[in-house]
Formats: sequence, structure tokens, C-alpha cells
Amino acid sequence: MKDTSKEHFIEYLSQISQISPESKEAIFNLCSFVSINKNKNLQSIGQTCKTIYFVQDGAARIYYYKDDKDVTEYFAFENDLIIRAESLFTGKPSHKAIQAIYDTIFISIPAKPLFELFDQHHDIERLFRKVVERSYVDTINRLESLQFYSAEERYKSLIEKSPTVVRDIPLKYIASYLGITQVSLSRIRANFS
Amino acid sequence: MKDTSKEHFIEYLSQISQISPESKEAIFNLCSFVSINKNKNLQSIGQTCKTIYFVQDGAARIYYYKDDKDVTEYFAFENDLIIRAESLFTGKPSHKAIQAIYDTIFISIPAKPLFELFDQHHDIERLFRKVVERSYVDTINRLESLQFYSAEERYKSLIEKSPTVVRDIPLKYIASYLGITQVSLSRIRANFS
DNA sequence: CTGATTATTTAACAAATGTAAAAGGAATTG
DNA sequence: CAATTCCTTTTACATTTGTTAAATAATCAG
Repeated sequence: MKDTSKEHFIEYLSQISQISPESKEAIFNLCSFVSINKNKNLQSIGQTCKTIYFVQDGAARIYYYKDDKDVTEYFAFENDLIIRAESLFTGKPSHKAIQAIYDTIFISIPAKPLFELFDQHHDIERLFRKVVERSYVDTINRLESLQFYSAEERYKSLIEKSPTVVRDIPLKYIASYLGITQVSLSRIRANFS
Repeated sequence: MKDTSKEHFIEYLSQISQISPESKEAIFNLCSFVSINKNKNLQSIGQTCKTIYFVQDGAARIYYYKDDKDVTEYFAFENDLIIRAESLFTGKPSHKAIQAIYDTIFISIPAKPLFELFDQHHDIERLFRKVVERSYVDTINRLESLQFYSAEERYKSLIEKSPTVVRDIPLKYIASYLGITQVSLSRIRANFS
């Protein structure tokens, strides 16, 4: 049963970029599952990120503290990549943590052997290049929304783009994700909806 | 003279990730120069981005209009990559433009033949994977600063990180880059400096 | 089920940032 | 170098968002 989950995951990946059966097997052999209970950390602040995760089932977030306040930087749902890129790609410790929002199962791929696979399997490197490109585009779009859209516009566009987030995720996390306080988000919700 | 500039550029690239002499030559043959006068666009709004640029000499920015107001999303200086990634990686038209801030020379690499080079030259694909990873990390860091840092904090950290920007770039561009108005930036400058 | 905890909303006020308009400086052009 | 245009600052006021605290509402554990 766990193996079929892995196979589904590999299928999902190969839709992003075609990979050979051997490459599929090589990735398959690196994948393992990690279960994390609600509100527990998968990765803690201060660790250097050396693992790539995808959400298999559940939801997770990346967060950090700014002036003792919890700030959510990113949400991940089924099949979503969740990495602390600024640590993984630089080798520096991360000031961010990864936390399960519900009881969540992650697929875990250790970075070092994965990067070694890149040497033998050009198609795997290409796949992960495209995975990173997607995340990059998502981040650019979020940057644009934070740069010059009002809190209300940002909230409305989140509802449109990911209704599930607004329905299922605690508002305190959503507020900081939008770059505002809970109180401010409550006000916005009171005016429209 | 132009050829030595190209060679310098290729050297710069190969410091990011080692590439073979053949790969260097293949990239070399794809590179060309484009000169753009101050305040002129290198790429216009509405175009789909099909070219990768690096700044050879001068400076440039990516901008778009939000409610008829000019918003600078990104600055690029010597050796910096400048692409409208959300268009290049998705094939959709971009609502952003690339503009020379001074008279500027760009190195231009057409995306299609470059992506074709990826097939024969694994090391070139790796190089550009790393280039994109760097941009991704930069964008994540900017996202963090916009998400929960005050305008004043953002301005101060820009001074620290890129004093040249604050010294050389018109303030009207810097203000929107920081996600604030010119008036607000003037106020911040009046209080500290 | 009940008390305790946690999440969300509301209220009142403070601070930050936006808007519009005018004034002063700097740069550019004829 | 004079005139024009563009850039930056300042002012006054409006709006948005933040802060603190209290009141509800929802969830969780025993």
C-alpha cells in the first residue's frame, strides 16, 4: 500500500517531465515516508535543510519568527513540494521550520543522494530543474501580490486561487501568510463575505 | 573586443557551475549583444518572454503597471540575470517589461536553442538549473522582507545589501521596489540618513 | 458533558502609509 | 544660459493597518 502511494507520486513527477523507467526506479528507491502529527515540526529552526519533501497526505507550512511573532511563509498540500530553498541551495542553516498543520504524511528524499543521481540521470536533473522553476514562478507571483496589492485584494485573490486554504487552514496562519495581522484579516472578512 | 566580453561572461557562468570547453563554445555561439538606450524597453508588456538576458554593462529593471502606476519588480546590474520568469517558464505573455535604466548592453541568449543545448550538454542544463536556483533564493528572501518587515526596515536593508542601488537608481523606482510610495520613501529618508 | 484551552471577532485608539497638491532642486534641451 | 521638464521633498489630511484588550466562539481533554 505504501508502495502504490510511492508509485502514484512517481507518476505525478513524471508528468512534470518525462523520465525513463530506470530513473523512476532510482527515485523510487530514495523515497521514504515520514508521518508527523498535527502541530509537530518536520524540520526545526536552525537545521540546515538537507532533505526534499513532498506532501503525500495532509498539509504543512513553513514558518519563522519575526519579533517573536509566528509568520507563515508557505503552505503545501497534496503533491506540493516543501523545501526551505534558501537553506537547501546555499548550505546555510535555516531560520525557518516546517510544520504539519494536520496529521500529515510526507515523502522524503535526501538531497545528497538525489543530487548524485543527477550525475547519472540527466532526466532526473531536468525534472527537478522544472520542479524548482515552478516554485520560482509561484514565488514571483506572490512577491507581486505582496508588493503592491492591498491586504483585501490579497485575501480575495487567495480565496479565488486556493479556496481550500481559506476553508481548512487556521486564520492566524493565513493572516501572516498574507502579510497582515489576524485582527486585520478579521476586519477584512467582516466587510466582505 | 566584444568577443573578450563574451569570454568574460562565459567565465563568470562557469564559476557558477563547471562546464566543458565544448559547452562553453556552444553557449558562446548563442550569445549576442543588445544595446538599449536609457529608458528604452528591451522587452515590452504583452510579449511572451523567449530570451534570457544578462546585463553586460549598465543597469536594468523589470516593471509593470498596477492601477496605472509604474511598479519596479526587479533590478539587475552587471552579470545579473534578467528574465521574466513567469512568462519564460510558462509560455504565457508577460504583463511586465524590461527597461534599461542607463544606456545598457545586454547579453542575449535565445531560450529555444538554449533549451535544445540542454539535451546534448548535461552540464549546461546543470548550470542553468543553478542560475535559476539562485534567483529563486533571492526571490524568497525578498518575499520574506515584504511579508513582515516595515518599509523602514526594508529600506535600511537595501542600503546595506546594495548601496549602489540607493546611490545610482532614481528613488521613484526604489520606492515601488520596496512596496511603498515615493512620498513614503522620502519621509523615511528624512528621518534617517 | 464540562471546564479549559485555543481561535476568532470586535472595539478603541495609535502608528504607518497613502493621496493630492505644491514647492524646491536637478537635469536636459534648444 | 534660460526655459522646460522631470525628480524629490514637504505639507496636510485620509485611509489602512497595527496594537492592546476584552468578548465570543470553537475545539479539545479529562
